[in-house]
Amino acid sequence: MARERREIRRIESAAARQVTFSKRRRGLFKKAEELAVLCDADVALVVFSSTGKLSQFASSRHLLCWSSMNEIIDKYSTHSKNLGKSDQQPSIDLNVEHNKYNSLNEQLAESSLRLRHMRGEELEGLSVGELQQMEKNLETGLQRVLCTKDQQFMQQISELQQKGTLLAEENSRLRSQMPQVPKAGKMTVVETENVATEDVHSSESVMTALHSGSSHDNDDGSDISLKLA
Amino acid sequence: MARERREIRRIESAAARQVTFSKRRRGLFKKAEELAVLCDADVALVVFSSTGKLSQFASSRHLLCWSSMNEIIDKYSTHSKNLGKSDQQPSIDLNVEHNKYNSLNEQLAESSLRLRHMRGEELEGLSVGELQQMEKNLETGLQRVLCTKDQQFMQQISELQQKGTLLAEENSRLRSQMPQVPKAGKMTVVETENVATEDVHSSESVMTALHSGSSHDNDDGSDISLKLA
DNA sequence: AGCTATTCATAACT
DNA sequence: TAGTTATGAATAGCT
Repeated sequence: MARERREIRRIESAAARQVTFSKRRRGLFKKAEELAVLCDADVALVVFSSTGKLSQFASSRHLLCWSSMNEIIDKYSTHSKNLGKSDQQPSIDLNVEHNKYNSLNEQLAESSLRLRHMRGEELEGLSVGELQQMEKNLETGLQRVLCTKDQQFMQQISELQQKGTLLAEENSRLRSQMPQVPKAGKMTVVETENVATEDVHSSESVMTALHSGSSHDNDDGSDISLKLA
Repeated sequence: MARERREIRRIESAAARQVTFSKRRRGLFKKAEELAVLCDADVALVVFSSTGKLSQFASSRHLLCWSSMNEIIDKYSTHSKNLGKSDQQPSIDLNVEHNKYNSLNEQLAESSLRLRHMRGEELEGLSVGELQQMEKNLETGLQRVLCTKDQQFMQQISELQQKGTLLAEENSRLRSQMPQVPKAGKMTVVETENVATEDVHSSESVMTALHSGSSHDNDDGSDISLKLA
């Protein structure tokens, strides 16, 4: 709806999310009120921001929002109850809980079925259209997973490069303080510096180079490591 | 917001009100969902039309709307209570139910989180190892879905070919009983027979050929069709 | 229900 | 945080 279309996905930046939240919440409330007025409808709207802050709207015949809100919620509760059972009332609250419980069971069953479908199980009953949708979802998911994995790899490599640079500097300093170090020591320093400055083509090369170029892996207080299991 | 601006006042015509209600309600729900997704907010929306019909929306980490709705309303009630009244005393039975409910809720939360992960969402906190596992699962799932889809395609094609053969035979029989049929009829038979015997390269060609080769689509009792939507 | 001419909401900018 | 604007969406009045 603006300079560019925005995909409807969680906004990662907290700041941008907050800005969008304010703007869209205002728009949503406006639309809710317009619907209520134009169509003479009862509308109740409750919004909790991601930071837990509450906003609410209720179409009000009354003067106070919360009064209408409670009224509409009561109406909603009554409506929900009437759908499930006959008008006994041993404990209305218990019935509500029971409905919730059964519904949760159904949701859990559905959710795990979907998961199994995503894992390629129990596909027999699905239509071609459903299969095509699944294919699309799986491809999207796979792409996103690959993308995230690459980012993490690159971040870890970057951290390792930084660590390598620090170690190389420390190594250099130590060597300058110990004039009796034999000539073989120079090779390791050169290798380490290469890793820290040249472009990286595979994580294995970084790990190998770092490992051979440093004897301080465990005593420098750093907790950076590659866990690939 | 269209051909002409409409003043925000109650629409007098019941018919027009109903139409506008349907259109705007859809828009409002869409906006509500977008706000929930984009800004990671909890949104609950209850609408009663002027005829008393209920519609509802609740942003759902879960799969069914009304559970989230109750959850958000509970949250709202709690929020309200903290401002005004002291806590009511729930019965012990309610507490027992509540525990079950919470347990199921946790399972459901976990299940739907996994589902979102499979869809490539909320991957930020995952380790490289977890991402690699997901990648493997997604690739496996995708392969299985593709395999199942191909099987279904082939089955449908096979059924269509069988049907085509039967229709060609019937066509042949009918033609032999009607010596006055002009020569143009021969083409359709030839086309149909080709479909039934040669390798198939696209489903469209099958459908087109069958359709042009048969005038019995609706009176042979078969319910085979390609649904690709 | 579907179709446009319009108005409205808002994403990316300051 | 608030204001501006180019652009995508929603929708009022029709059919």
